[in-house]
Amino acid sequence: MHILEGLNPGQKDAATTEGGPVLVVAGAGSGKTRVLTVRIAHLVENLGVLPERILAVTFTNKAAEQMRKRLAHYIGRDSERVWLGTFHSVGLKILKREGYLLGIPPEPVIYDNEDQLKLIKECMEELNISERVFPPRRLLSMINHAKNENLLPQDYPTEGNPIKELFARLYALYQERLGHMHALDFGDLICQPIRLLKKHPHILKAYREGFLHILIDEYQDTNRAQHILVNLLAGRWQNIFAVGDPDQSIYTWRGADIRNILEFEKDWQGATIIRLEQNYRSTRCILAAANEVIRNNRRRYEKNLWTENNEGSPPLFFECEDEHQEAKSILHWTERLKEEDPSLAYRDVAIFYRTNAQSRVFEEWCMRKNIPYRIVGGVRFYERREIKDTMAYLRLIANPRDSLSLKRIVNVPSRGIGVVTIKEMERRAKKEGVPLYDAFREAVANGTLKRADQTGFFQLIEDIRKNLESTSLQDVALRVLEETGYMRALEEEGTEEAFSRLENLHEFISAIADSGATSLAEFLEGISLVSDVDTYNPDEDSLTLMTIHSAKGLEFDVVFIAGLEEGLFPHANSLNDEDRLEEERRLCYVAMTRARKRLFLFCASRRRHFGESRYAPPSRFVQEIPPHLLDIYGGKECTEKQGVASVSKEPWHIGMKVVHPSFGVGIIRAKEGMGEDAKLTVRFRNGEAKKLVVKYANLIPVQL
DNA sequence: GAAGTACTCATTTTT
DNA sequence: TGAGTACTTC
Repeated sequence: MHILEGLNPGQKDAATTEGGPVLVVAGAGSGKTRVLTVRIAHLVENLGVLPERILAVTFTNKAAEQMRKRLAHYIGRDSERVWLGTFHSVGLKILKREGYLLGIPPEPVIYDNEDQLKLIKECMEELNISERVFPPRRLLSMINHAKNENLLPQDYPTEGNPIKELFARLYALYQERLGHMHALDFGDLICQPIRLLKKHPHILKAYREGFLHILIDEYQDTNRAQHILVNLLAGRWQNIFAVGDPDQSIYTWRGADIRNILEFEKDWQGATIIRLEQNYRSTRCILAAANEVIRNNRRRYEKNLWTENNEGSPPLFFECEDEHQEAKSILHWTERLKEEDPSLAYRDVAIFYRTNAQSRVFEEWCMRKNIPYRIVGGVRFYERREIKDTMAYLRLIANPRDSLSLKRIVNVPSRGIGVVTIKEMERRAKKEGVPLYDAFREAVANGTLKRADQTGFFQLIEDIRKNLESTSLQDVALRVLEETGYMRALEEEGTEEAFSRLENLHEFISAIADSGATSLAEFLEGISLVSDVDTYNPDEDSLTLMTIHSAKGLEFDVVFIAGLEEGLFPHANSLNDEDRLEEERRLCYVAMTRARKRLFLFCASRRRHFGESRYAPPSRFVQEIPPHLLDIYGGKECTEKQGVASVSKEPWHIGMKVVHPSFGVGIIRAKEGMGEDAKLTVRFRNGEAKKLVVKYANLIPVQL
């Protein structure tokens, strides 16, 4: 039973409970990933369950990868046989095996949001829907929402509402066009397997019988469709094991349905509920502060996370003048902490923010101060224009029906095929009922297109396709980039930006080599399911900048949360909606509980928004932390050089360190009055708080 | 057909 | 603020 060694009783219980549905409500840092891994190992090793009869679903590819690694530690090569992945990758795997029953090709293209949006715009044009009246982005989110709810066009309830009817028509056209292009979007990776299983009972039976145990991580962030899929698959054996924390549900905007976890007992009669409430990650102070914040949520499973860890020091709160000072101050503190504790590395420190736009200032200051940093999220590598262009070439080569990709690059670099030509070809394609690519080839064949650069493009694509089997993936990409003149065009541009694009292309080509993929289709599929967090490498020694959403599941010794202002965090769009506000609070809770040793909270009184200055008071979340759990720092002097002048008139601030001749070192906790007459409440090292009048107390400020 | 300019508009979070 | 679009000009 060495597998179970070192687990606490609750964890052991969770890892070994047999027979029927189990819900583990696992607080932040309570070791849920460990429990999940150990449970699988226990099933295989101690109970003799065949690894391929276990399905384990995680939230990111990274988590899946990590789990597989840890699993290998316990059960060796058997770990490779476990069905382990994200919902999307599992869905795709099922579709690749059985999708032919729905007319889905064995190697579909996966469209991301940008592709989806383009397709939607095309459909809108065809249906004469004005982009003014219906913003395409809204329709995109409506389609995604529908799929999150497992509503395909044929099931979409229009309720006689003309707007909904119009949407349903658009949705149907969108879906039809996806089919023509042999493409699937993310939502399809869940919805189509459901459709498949419902339509073909013998397939459903095979999977249900097959999966003896189903384990799901981050259950609080599953959506309705995923919930339906799980219920279908777990229907036979009812061995569903879900792990989650309702307090960390931060994806309801993306369709995550918190009811999935809150109503688990209703869904699965006789479910065992296990709570893991001991936190192994954070200091007592940090945990207490986080608990204080989250307890302000009304809709919640009562739970109290505790720890045996050290008390640590309370979170520090800084109010800065603006976002630049915020960034400088955070970097300054990072350096200070590193000096204090030389074992602390950049990789142990993270800066979290609510919106990606906030990252720019941090990036700027990291560069100026020569601090190594990495930004997770934002404009992802695979979403850069040059990468997407190259991908479009590769996709077209793999799948000539992908008209969207064709249109993306047919004139990149420019080769005299503009909108007019494309429109004409589309007309012909539609008339003949063939893919756009075929219409183009026909035009080349019959001489409608005869300019050398125009025909050359199609000859090149054809030639590469013909030799695909005998060419390495890298060489395919290289040929495309060289022979289309794509790289040359960038070289000729000669700007800094073009240079960086070239660099990215080189990086992309080595990524192809490193991918280990054996076919173009395999490579493309791999890329379309990776997120940025997946490529996050914790060994690299640099400061991590990321949104709180990306930080889920990670932990750092030192965490800075920036931008804690009303209107930014909580975000303005949530201020008038209790449910959304609670989600913001959960987000804050997630952020705070990422910290192991030190937590810093920052806000800026003034912040440039879109070119305009905006003033906002500190976030309500900061105020929800009681004073004894928060060190408030009068922020203006938080960088040594800047700002000193602005505060020199008033030397005493809350949060400031002082020395008293008889009581020693203390921190100012409260202040009444100004200057010499100010009455300060100072908490000293021994824990005692004293009220002192500046004039008589002989206090000495401690320089930072 | 391409390039350049003026204009608008939105910006939460992403598998 | 800057990205993306619509319109104008060559």
